[in-house]
Amino acid sequence: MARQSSRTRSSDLIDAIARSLKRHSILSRQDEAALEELEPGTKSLTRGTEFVSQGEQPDASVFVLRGMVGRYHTTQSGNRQYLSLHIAGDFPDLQSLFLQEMDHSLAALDEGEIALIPHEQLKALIVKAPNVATALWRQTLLDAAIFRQAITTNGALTAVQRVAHLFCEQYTRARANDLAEGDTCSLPLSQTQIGQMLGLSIVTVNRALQSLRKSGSAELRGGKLTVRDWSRLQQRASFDRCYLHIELCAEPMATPRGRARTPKRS
Amino acid sequence: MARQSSRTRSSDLIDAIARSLKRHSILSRQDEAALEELEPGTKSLTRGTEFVSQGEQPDASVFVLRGMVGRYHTTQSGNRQYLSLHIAGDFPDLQSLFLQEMDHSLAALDEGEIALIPHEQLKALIVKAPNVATALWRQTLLDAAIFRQAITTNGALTAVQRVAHLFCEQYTRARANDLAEGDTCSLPLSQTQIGQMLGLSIVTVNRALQSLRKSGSAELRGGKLTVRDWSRLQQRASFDRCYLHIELCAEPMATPRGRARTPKRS
DNA sequence: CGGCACGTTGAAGTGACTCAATTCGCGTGG
DNA sequence: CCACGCGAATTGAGTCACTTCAACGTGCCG
Repeated sequence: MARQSSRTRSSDLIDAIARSLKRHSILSRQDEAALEELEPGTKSLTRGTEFVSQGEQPDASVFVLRGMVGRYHTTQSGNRQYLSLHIAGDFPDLQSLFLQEMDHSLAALDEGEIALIPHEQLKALIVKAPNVATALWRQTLLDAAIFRQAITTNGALTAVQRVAHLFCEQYTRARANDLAEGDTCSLPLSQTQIGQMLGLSIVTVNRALQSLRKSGSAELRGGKLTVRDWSRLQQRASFDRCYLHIELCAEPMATPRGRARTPKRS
Repeated sequence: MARQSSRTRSSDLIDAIARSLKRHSILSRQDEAALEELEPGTKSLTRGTEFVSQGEQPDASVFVLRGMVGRYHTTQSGNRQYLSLHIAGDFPDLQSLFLQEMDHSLAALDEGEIALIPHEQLKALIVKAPNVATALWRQTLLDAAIFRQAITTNGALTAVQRVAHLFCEQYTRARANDLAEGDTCSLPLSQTQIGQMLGLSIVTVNRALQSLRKSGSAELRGGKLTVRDWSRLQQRASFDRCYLHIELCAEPMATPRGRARTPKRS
């Protein structure tokens, strides 16, 4: 948990955090000043590293700087069920700020880097900067909306639909976080992991991927997702991005309504 | 949205809200005083009434006083996917405080009554009483933990396990909210609705219920769930209540650690 | 008494699972 | 440079849990 002291490096990091919050919330100059006082540590992760475990009581929350992070339950039979994926700009673990014990684990799905923000600093920040507090709260609500969608996806869609839906969600989120390159974004999951995410066997995942590839909708190769035909993909998935609440969600106390950001599609 | 003016009635209502928050969070005398200033409206609901709809932008949040409330997505094909169930003492809709547009709907599953707390009052309260703010935030995090578990339940369990798990969760939550009577609690769902909750057909639900009934684990009759053999039920469900975080979760700024409440089992 | 919603049952169909073998991609060491 | 090993992807075949379809039973209310 090496604390990062380099002046420039640390302010880059805080910029990244501020930018992330400003995607959905409006921060005042005072809020941004309060953010400056954070002193997050950073940590590099290799693919597969579990850095928060079910049952633990972390004393810091995580912000993803680079790479992809997965949350998962470990079932009594030892199987893994992925719950959500997180990319650079996400806070995958704000819940540990207010719930003592982790009910799931977090691991890097890729080589990456995270920032660790001590809970005491976050709690101080929340008192000092109420707009940051609501922005972080909102962040946890956005996560919850994604969880709810996963319930529906896993409960009501066929195998191909589920895979297509996962692709739509990841690609849309990547674009919203400025991480997509044209029709491509990073998705470093094995077919086994996709299965553990969607409640499918590896064989079924494989056939679903082939179906999407052969129909020219999208393909996954070498950890990169390429969207070949967005509207077809979206259609096969019954994807409706409203649950992602990508538009600016809310204003601070008494401020003119924000312009809705509508990121262009491929 | 009739505002409730009767003095005594209104203070009962605020007591209920305070009691609910104090199940997991510690409130100071000032916090409780701030709560007193809420002026919630109340609303009676008949079975089936949808009172918040997907796409709306509510200006009040809901607190359940009596009865059961269900959240659900309506899929593009018109099907319903239930996401969570809420009982007296729950806040099923805090997310609308910070996310403009509803991505799901809420309906009464039973005859019941709700309180409606205007968002402006909640936002004022949050500024004035920081412990209430974190308590409400924590409440939304508890909801999210239940959503996550639903992903795993629907993704990794068989039909009988899913129904058993639903029973375990509802019974445990009912006990935690002082709503169980011995080995019985209210669960006013039709078999169709259970199917829409767990991603199963009505036929499969029916057979799963029979299996649980015949093995003497639990039975559902006339909207009442009766647990016949808790340890067997729990076992069939692979239920582990840790995700419900029923123990007191956290203290206000610098206060001795709370005693963990461990509700006895049947 | 009739209608209706809900629950129950049987039987046939199917999407996804398991099992098992083969292939591919790629790094490693001889 | 090639043989080898290993994890991941692919393919085929048989099985099973759950679905769909369809009929019938039951309790309640007008």
